[in-house]
Amino acid sequence: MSCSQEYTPQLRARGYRMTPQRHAILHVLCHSGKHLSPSEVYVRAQKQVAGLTEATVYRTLEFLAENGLARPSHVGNGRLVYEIANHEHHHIKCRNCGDEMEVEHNLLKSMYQKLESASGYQLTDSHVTFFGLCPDCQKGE
Amino acid sequence: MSCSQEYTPQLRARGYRMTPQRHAILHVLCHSGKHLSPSEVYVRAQKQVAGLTEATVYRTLEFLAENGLARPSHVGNGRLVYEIANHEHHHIKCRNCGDEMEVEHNLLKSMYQKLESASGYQLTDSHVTFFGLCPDCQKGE
DNA sequence: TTCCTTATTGCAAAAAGTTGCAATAACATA
DNA sequence: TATGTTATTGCAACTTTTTGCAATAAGGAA
Ligand SMILES: [Mn+2]
Ligand SMILES: [Mn+2]
Ligand SMILES: [Zn+2]
Ligand SMILES: [Zn+2]
Repeated sequence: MSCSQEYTPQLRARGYRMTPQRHAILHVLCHSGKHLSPSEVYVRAQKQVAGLTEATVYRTLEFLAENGLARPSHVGNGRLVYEIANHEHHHIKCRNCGDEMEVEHNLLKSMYQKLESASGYQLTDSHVTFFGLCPDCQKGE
Repeated sequence: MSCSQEYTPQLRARGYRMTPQRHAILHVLCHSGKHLSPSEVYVRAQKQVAGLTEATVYRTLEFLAENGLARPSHVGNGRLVYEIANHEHHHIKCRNCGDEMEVEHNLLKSMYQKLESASGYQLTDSHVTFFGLCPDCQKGE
């Protein structure tokens, strides 16, 4: 409740509105430390907002991502998951066992700068998932 | 035809089979320099293999990706696209106008090594899309 | 408080992607 | 070349995600 309240002025400032649906979805994201699929968000948010629709959840998650309040992530199965945007990080995931670890953005910072100067682009997103083999699964290879 | 023929032994060696469907889909990927969506692949491959199913296209693209013959890519709309795996590269895409450019893997190589030593993971995939603002769209900001 | 504008939602239909299963056909073996 | 094994396909049902549109309600202004 409080967690999502702080986002209201951010939305207002951009001409958007705070709604019970957005409150509930932000609340769910805030209080889950991990990536959630749209249907996971739906199930949890539904308990706070009767009549909530899955279509609204999909649209809201996309909306929050566009406005920098949530981060989308491709975790490898082709489906999007989301999390609250509170700290910059990336992920490394094992192709074999699915094990996953976080990587500080700091580690990629110099590469981001190199990319920017080489391309002229100004990079905005920083939530990438890299794939590989974890230490354990390398042994089995 | 010839392009896809060369993949036959690779598949055989792993206990898989070359089929008209896989031929056609590999042919389509080989002769299109760009990322294709499953349905784009379907439309083109269908002309060579009557009766080809969309389900088969989805399964085949995933199969080719798992075996390193094709590269899947998340281009930002949440949908997967594919291309033939012939050279290592990445992409930078503009969040505003959609403009996209290729980036040599070389530019990220040292970062990949840093990631590997920091995490203990052995990175396998190298086909990442970074997002930002292109030079033109930065001016409009 | 009341009114007005329009951003947002729910609904329902459509599109995209996945899956179980029986029939088919690739290809190794003899 | 004929045979047997089983990887692969098509089909159809199902799940997930997207979209158009009319009804609703957030919140600025009076
Ligand atoms: Mn994350
Ligand atoms: Mn590519
Ligand atoms: Zn592993
Ligand atoms: Zn641009």
